[in-house]
Amino acid sequence: MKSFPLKNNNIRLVQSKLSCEHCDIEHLCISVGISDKNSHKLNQIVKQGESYDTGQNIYKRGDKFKSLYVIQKGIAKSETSNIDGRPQVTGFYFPGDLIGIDSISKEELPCDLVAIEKTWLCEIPFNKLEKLCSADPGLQHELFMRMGQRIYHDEYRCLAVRTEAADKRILGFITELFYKLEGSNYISGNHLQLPMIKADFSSYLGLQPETFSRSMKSLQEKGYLINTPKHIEIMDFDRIIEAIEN
Amino acid sequence: MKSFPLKNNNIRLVQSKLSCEHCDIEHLCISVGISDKNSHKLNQIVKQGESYDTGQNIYKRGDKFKSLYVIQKGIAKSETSNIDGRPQVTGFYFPGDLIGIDSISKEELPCDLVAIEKTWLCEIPFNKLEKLCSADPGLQHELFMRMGQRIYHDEYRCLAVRTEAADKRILGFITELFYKLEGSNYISGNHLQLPMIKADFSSYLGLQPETFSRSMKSLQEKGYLINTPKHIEIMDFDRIIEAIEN
DNA sequence: CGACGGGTTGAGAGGCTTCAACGTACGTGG
DNA sequence: CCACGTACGTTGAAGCCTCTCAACCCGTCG
Repeated sequence: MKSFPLKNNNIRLVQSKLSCEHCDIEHLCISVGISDKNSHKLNQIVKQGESYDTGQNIYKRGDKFKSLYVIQKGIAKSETSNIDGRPQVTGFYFPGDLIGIDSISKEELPCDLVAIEKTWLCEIPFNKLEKLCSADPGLQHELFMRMGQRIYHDEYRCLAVRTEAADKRILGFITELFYKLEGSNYISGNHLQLPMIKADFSSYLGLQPETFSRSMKSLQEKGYLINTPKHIEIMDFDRIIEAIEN
Repeated sequence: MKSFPLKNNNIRLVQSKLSCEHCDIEHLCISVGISDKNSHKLNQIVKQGESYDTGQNIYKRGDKFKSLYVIQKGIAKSETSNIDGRPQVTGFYFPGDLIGIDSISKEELPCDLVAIEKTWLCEIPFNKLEKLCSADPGLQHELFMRMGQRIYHDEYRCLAVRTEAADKRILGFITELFYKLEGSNYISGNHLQLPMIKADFSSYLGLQPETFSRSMKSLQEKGYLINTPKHIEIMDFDRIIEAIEN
């Protein structure tokens, strides 16, 4: 947990139905790489500002893969099931995150995507995006970077999940959330408003809800944080970083 | 373990220092996507047939990221260490596999790459590859597909490692090896010659060598396979698939 | 109020890890 | 050719962490 590959800054509110040129998360979106002259072309192929309510499926496993998505506002989770058929959260997506790059080599989407609060997102048809990438080296570069970050992040997480104990996984993910949500209204000072329910939080870390609950209690007793139903307050970041690394 | 995203076929021996147009693993390489007229351009930017002995480092963590690699012949592993500093195998690479895509968003390489037998590989400078991708939609598409496959594969593996018991992880990975090495001289019938030592095999699956050893013994007693120091013989594929899924 | 979903707590079981010792294969050097 | 060292793998015993199952709590909402 030494680095946080997907660090985001200054996530702000957005109005829906904005063009790419005027979108508030512009600096987080894949459009950061694009040349000015191609920016309007991206705008043409993107379907902006579709909104989904809490709990609503954005897509379901088995649906045909056609598009990538970028979250403008809101938060989503991806969910699949393990071999036994029990549901497992495989990822969380925040404003600016690129969704669907795990699926671009597949005919059918391998997981469900669910809005965990009111969420707006842009849909980018992948075949059109590929064509635009061919015409715009900056956009192509941005996409390669995003995919590279994701691969690194996934492998890093895989390593953590298979080698670190529950406490370290939890502290590591909380720290990652603080980085990712820095500047958003989920964070104020050392105070994090949890966007997901704790069952999803624990599932993502490969833990049972009971184990998660007990670990949080233990972390609170050790003075690392204060755990309330919908918030986490960090008592001492330095001690947490130290605990993760030792 | 229902699907094996990186299934390879017909891995054959290659002579080193072959041009891309005549390389024996051509059908496994990223060059499958490229147009005929650009094939020689790829050949120009690729440094072919560098060879490494067993145990030799191809690169080390901390080295500057510059290139992707494709294995022509041989097998390599990537290795890093977890937070405690204990070494962990993060991946195995076989002929045709694209190495380094986890690092393209990073200045420094995050892991070591080690040849686990005499290995030949091609080096592809990434900045030149990006330029060629801009000029060749087929090559760009192939790279997107490869990266997408990798993301899917990593997430799938992450899910398996965090939710499946040792036996299932082992059976799943053995099955994956049979698919990946199909047609190579590592496989004859139900007989797999293990390319990696068992310590690396178990590390990759997030298991201790002792746990791995005991699981293999148990799997042998149950009649799934026969475990010898350097080989694994499968007794009944159908029963194994069934065991993985139940 | 009662139902429901989410979260917590307790007890017990089980799987994996840890540590230590032992086996075995292989290569090197005498 | 054998002795020895080293690396890899196996076995045993003990402990711990996480899971499982069950019960209970609590806030929300119809």
